[in-house]
Amino acid sequence: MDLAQARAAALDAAEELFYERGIQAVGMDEIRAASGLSLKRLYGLFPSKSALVRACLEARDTRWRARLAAYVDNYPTPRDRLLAVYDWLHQWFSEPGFRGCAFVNAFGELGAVDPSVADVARRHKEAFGAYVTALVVAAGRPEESAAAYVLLAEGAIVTAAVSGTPDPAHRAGEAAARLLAGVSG
Amino acid sequence: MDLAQARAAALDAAEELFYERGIQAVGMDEIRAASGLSLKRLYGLFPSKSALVRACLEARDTRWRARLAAYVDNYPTPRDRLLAVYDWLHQWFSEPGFRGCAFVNAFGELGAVDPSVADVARRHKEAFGAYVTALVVAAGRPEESAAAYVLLAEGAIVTAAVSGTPDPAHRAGEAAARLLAGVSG
DNA sequence: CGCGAGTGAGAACGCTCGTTCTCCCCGCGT
DNA sequence: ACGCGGGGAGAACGAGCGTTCTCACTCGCG
Repeated sequence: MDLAQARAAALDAAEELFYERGIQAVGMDEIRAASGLSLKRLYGLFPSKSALVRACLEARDTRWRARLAAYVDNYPTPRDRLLAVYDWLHQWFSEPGFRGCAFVNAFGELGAVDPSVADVARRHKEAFGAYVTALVVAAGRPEESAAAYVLLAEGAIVTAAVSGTPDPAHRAGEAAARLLAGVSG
Repeated sequence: MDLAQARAAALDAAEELFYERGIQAVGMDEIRAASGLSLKRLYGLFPSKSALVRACLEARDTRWRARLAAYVDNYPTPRDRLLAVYDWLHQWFSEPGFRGCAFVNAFGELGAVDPSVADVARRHKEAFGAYVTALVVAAGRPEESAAAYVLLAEGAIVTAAVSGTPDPAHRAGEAAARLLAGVSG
């Protein structure tokens, strides 16, 4: 098994376990078992668990945002593209094993103790915010109003995770539509 | 030192440490040192760390919601009372050591592994949601629109924590005001 | 004054974890 | 055929955890 394959196996196994059960709750030995790699190889690829965690989060960031963008790109009009974000969230929330935002979870668990984890989480949220802001501007709305759409999405993620239902995505989408239309409710 | 005093000391010390550094990152011995109690006394008050965690979260829930309600009660009109929520959030975010919602953090860290923690978090969010919903209804808005105000608040909490600035509270408050007014932006 | 119940300090225990080390085997070059 | 370097399996190590135990002490009561 070559280097890139091994790296991918390690990241896939670790990411899934970390997300499913929390980072501190899964040991390196379990990642070894799930990835099919030896402990020695694992430590050859990543010098420490902390480095592996960082790499997992970075991989997840690019994959997550690519999936969102791919979904949004199916919609032609700027308005629909912005609202499609909330549809995609609903799809995400409905996936089995959904357990909230991995970055928020990692931040809560390790942010105080490992600043590099807090950094990755902050960068992910900045990137998501910038993406939504671009959609808002493309829809002809002022950039200053973009925060509202971001906050609705973030609130939906947290609420869906804790409550265990995908419904907040629709509530957020409705609120976003009301804001876009400028109609009271 | 009597029982109630000891219980309060334990809860105060544990809550602060758990919030500041994460739950798994602080050991029982550190709680013993910070509370001034002996390990034996600590285990006499709470049968396990998990029970102490639960008790901390429950104490925090009532205190947190009481602080919010006390602030909101300074405002006379229903509209101002609803918007006061976001002012209070800004105050909270500005406190030194603010590190997001303790319940979300605990959910991310332990929710998958300790269902009782997930339950406490869910109940806290339900109670907060019910409170905001009551404010929305009192302001003469339809109950179905309440989710938007809750999601804005939840999004502000997460975003303020990860970004490290209290600003999202104002952005959420502005969006809430726009929704209330029904004016586009 | 004497005694026993309860307390505090902290050692002890059993376990788990991250990380490293040992040992063995396999495949390759000559 | 034969050594040898690298990789796999897993033992080993040191630290830290939650929890319990020991033991000396104190304080209230007869």
